[in-house]
Amino acid sequence: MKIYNSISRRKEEFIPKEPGKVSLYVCGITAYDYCHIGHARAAVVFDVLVRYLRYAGYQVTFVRNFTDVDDKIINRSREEGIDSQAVAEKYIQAFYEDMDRLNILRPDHEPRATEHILDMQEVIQTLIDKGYAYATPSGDVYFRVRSFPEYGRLSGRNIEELQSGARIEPGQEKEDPLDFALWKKAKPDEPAWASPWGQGRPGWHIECSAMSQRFMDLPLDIHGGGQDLIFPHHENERAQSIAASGHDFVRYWMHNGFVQVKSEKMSKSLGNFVTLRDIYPHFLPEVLRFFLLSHHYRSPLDFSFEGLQEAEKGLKRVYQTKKNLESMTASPAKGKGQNLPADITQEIQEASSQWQNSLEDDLNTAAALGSAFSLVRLANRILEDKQWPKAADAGQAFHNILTTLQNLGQALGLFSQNSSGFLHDLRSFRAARAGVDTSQVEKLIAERQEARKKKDFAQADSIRDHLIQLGVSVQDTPDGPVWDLE
RNA sequence: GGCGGCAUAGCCAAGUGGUAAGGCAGAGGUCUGCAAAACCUCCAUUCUCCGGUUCGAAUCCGGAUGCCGCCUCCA
Repeated sequence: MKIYNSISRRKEEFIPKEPGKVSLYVCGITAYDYCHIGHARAAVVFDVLVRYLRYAGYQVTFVRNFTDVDDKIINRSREEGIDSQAVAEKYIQAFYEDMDRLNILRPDHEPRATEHILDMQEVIQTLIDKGYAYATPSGDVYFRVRSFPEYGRLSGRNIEELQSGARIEPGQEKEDPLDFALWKKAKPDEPAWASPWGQGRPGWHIECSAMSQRFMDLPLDIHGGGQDLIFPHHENERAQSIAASGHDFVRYWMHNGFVQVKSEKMSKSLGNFVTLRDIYPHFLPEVLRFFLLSHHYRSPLDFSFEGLQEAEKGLKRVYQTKKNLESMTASPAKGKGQNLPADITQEIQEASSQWQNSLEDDLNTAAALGSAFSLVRLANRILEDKQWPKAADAGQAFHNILTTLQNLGQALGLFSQNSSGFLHDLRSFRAARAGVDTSQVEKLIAERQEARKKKDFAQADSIRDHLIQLGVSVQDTPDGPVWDLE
């Protein structure tokens, strides 16, 4: 497998430290608000990475943290009038609800910062002992950036450039403006822990350094997160971990691109962020997942509801075909000795292996979805033909296509729901979005059936026109009328 | 200002040296009493522009233009 490594700025062959095993650490959320689509993208990208690595036979240890002590959480606790642990707990639970619906697998370990204060203090003490950090008289501890010669390598910056932008805030006792906090002395009414340097709380960067090495041996095979984390968070993590451990920290750095709205970054200050809870009432979570995976993970992704609607149509098509294939394989036709045309069989073969090549190439999920549609098209070509469904090897072809869709879907976390159930849910969502009253539709359809029984086609057609005006189309099938949104 | 990324059909999007995947929309068709749905077929001689390297470039190099990100908390 090839992975784009942020630190070398190119695709590299992925070779884990230990054959067959992968250690993966991804920066999780700071639990102070509901998740937006950007969080969803990061979660989905690394979820697919884990799923695919496991599919490919690796034994993956996946750790993702929760930051549950932080300025933003403290501010939120004042706003909401509850203590900061309660704030964190509330948004961690919300995170689970939102991410479970997106079919995100739970990591193997999900440490919370407050559970590892002692681990952090241990790393900080080591850094002090080795001369990479210092405590100030008032009880802060800072990392001495200039003591770490490689500082800036991950983010492609040099110390002199950074120097020009850095400032010492009033009241800080840094030796150098570049130095960053490992431990912050307690302020009144803030959560605080006892430490060798007095009451205080950890800085943000140290928690990932402490928790990653608590659960996995250094160097980690893969460390992931959003692109904005490269500087300063990952740069600082790297400096801390290498300085403290004496080992390399991470072999492959992976960073996902941003979700944007109208080509601008989604952010609180621009007021253009969209939470998962804004989307879920209108679109099925799997539609969002499909939308996110239809773009390469490193590219910026422009979010729009129009884009979601397109994704919905594509996903519907896959499920529709899957459903048809399932009913076909449930009661297979007897083969009549004749085989499918060789080119069809060959195309199925090709598409069946192609998706894996795509994911092997730096997790190209968009290309993998292309393979899924190739299979869909092939399946439909056979299904719609007069003779082919009866071919001797048709059953085998259907089976191959379904199995591939299943495997590909397993790696992407898609297409795994019951087809009929999905299509039914989808129709309900689309009806709600169009403001269509489902019970009224059912009633009109019943009336129309009544009219048709009486051969009153004029009346039946008039009801159908009415339904069309509501945005509903009716199909008359051998099993009775079936409706859907226009 | 410093560093980095991106520019592919009406829209979305893959493609890192060998002659443009896929999706949506659109057009034709199959099916159908008529419809609808579903399905099939078609749909970029060309990849922002200008140079260069090469037998060959969307892909590599140089330049221009435009958009975006990071440099402060951020997935």
